[in-house]
Amino acid sequence: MKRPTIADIAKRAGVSKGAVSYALNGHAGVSDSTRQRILAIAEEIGWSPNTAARALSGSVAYAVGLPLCRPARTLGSEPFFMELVSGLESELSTQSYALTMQVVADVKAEIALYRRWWAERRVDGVILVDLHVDDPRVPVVEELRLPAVVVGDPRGVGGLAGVWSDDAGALAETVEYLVALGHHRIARVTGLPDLLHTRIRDDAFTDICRRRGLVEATIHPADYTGEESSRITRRMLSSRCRPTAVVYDNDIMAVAGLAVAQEMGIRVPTDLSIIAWDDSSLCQLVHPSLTAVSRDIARYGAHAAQQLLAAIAGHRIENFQDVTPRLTPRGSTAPPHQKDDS
Amino acid sequence: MKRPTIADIAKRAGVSKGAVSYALNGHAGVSDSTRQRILAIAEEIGWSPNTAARALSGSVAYAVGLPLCRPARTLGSEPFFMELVSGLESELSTQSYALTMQVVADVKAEIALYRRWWAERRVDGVILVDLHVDDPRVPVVEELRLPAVVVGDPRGVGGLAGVWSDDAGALAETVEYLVALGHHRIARVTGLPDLLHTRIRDDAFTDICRRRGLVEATIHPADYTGEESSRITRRMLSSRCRPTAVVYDNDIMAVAGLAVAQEMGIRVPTDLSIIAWDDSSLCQLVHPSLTAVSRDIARYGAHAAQQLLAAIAGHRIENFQDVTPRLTPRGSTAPPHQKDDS
DNA sequence: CTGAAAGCGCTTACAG
DNA sequence: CTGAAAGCGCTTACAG
Repeated sequence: MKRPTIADIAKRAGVSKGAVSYALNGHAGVSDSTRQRILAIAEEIGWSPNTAARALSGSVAYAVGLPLCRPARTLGSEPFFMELVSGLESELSTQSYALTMQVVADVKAEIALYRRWWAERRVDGVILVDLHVDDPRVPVVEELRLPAVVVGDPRGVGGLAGVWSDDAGALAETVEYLVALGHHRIARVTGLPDLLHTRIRDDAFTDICRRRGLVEATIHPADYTGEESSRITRRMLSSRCRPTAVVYDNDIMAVAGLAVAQEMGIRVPTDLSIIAWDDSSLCQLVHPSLTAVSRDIARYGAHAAQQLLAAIAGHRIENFQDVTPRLTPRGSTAPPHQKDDS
Repeated sequence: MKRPTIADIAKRAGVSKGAVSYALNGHAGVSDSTRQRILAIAEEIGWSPNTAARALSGSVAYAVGLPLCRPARTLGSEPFFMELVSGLESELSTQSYALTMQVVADVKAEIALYRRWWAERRVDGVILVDLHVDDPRVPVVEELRLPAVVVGDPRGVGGLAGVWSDDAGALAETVEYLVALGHHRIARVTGLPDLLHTRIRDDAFTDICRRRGLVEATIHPADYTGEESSRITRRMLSSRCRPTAVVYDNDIMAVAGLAVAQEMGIRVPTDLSIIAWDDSSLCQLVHPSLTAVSRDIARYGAHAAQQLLAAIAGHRIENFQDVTPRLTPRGSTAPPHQKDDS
């Protein structure tokens, strides 16, 4: 039951272990015929590299780390992470890199995790998500000189490289669309306010609303959960001068908002238009189906992995802009029923 | 920038590397005072073990593997995996075990992955999910003598240990509840028919329906997606003698079914009762909120991790039955509006 | 182009 | 209770 090692191959082939290593790794130093013979033997006896030995001598872990800084329930209901993971994985597996995930309680624990991973040589690089404004993780990762890619906007990534998309542009397009439909009273229900991308979308929203003269536009900070969205939507729709369109920062909140509207007898889209950010299959399951800002998260993941592998290989990497999220109109948006009197 | 090793500690403490190793691992072989001194020095110079070195000499990888055998979109929309991952992680991290995930295309690829992981000594054990009837993965993992825990029913786990819950009992309870409400025409829309737990729930459904004399009960094979559920539900609700209650095998399908009913002008719960299996936050977001069969998936994960760590430590492990999923009645179930004429 | 050897940082029998 | 040494399976200068 003992696994074959390069020593076994060397013995069989009648060469040194070094030669086997060179042959197996495609390095110069062995003749073509020897290389072929070695490869054939390795294949035949079912050899595969012992990762630990490789890691110990080559100081490469062949693994990449992704900390998960959210509670179990949120992780489960947010399609984001799993789609990101699939995308990361699709690239990493082509190079036999493993993806190591670990749940952490907060940013402090996440920082400790980076230090530990680095100290243990557990990972060759890391993926950072959910960047905060002035995120303390960035300087730590830089200081450790740990190869890293941020899935997020270049603003705030410091010296690290970000894989990002133009959220601001997508949000502007969304508001323009609502304006074109005739909406003036537009509300935005946000994700966690501390997150950098929330800030960026807030700014974009404020900016476009000012440019279009939408003086009644409002921003409502929330936290991605359906509960909070329900609460906020209920209050919003109960107000004297309720919005005719709401843009939610994820699909869960949009679905919750839709449910509140239905519960209050407010017709969607006749009385209220709803738009979701992130277009999981959920958006097409509810009735009416939700107009959504779509993006290919798995693809972000794939790009992030490519960048990270390049960084690990010693290349300098730059920010990478992925395609801009695009608006996918469905049944939840329409011109407002009553003319705005603003 | 070089990381401290046990050799550094040994030099500082004036002892051998062996002594340091014993002290650090809590083994006998060093005096208490020496141990304290060594621990203090390790702490002071910020030592942490090099995982690769540990793995190479101790032949322990300090990692556990979880293959993901579903496409990206499904992974994203199914809360199951992420909740399972959080649960696994919560236990693994207490023992500094990492969780390694890899996406695979099919069962064949998954089997190859087990062989590779084992050959590379990448993981010390694995978690199997989504067991099929006569699952070919089981004999392979057994043959490799790879410590493993199946998240699933003991039937079909062969010599492996399963962490499971009484799905059959939960399903029977669900049907009994519907019968008590006065339903006779009950339909079940299933997950993938090849999965073992689908089969088990099917059998339980058939059994309880026969015992209760529900001759018009029907089973409709589906695949967990909203699309398929919509199609099936639409056909079902268009039939002459449509069911008055439908039990779906996950929450996504239940939400899709609800949307179809609404689109067809069929009132829920007045004209149709709907029950979801698995109770993610989704069930409380839609209107009406969905009656659901709830279970704590993160907890399954935690238990599975505990079992697996025990197996890795060399203990014999047995099947572990977790709490039975429980019915959580909400707004989507009620007595049928019209008396059944059956 | 090839071989012999040192070394990566640990663990663990084996002597004292 | 403690120390010196071998070994885990690779990679990589360094000589030939």
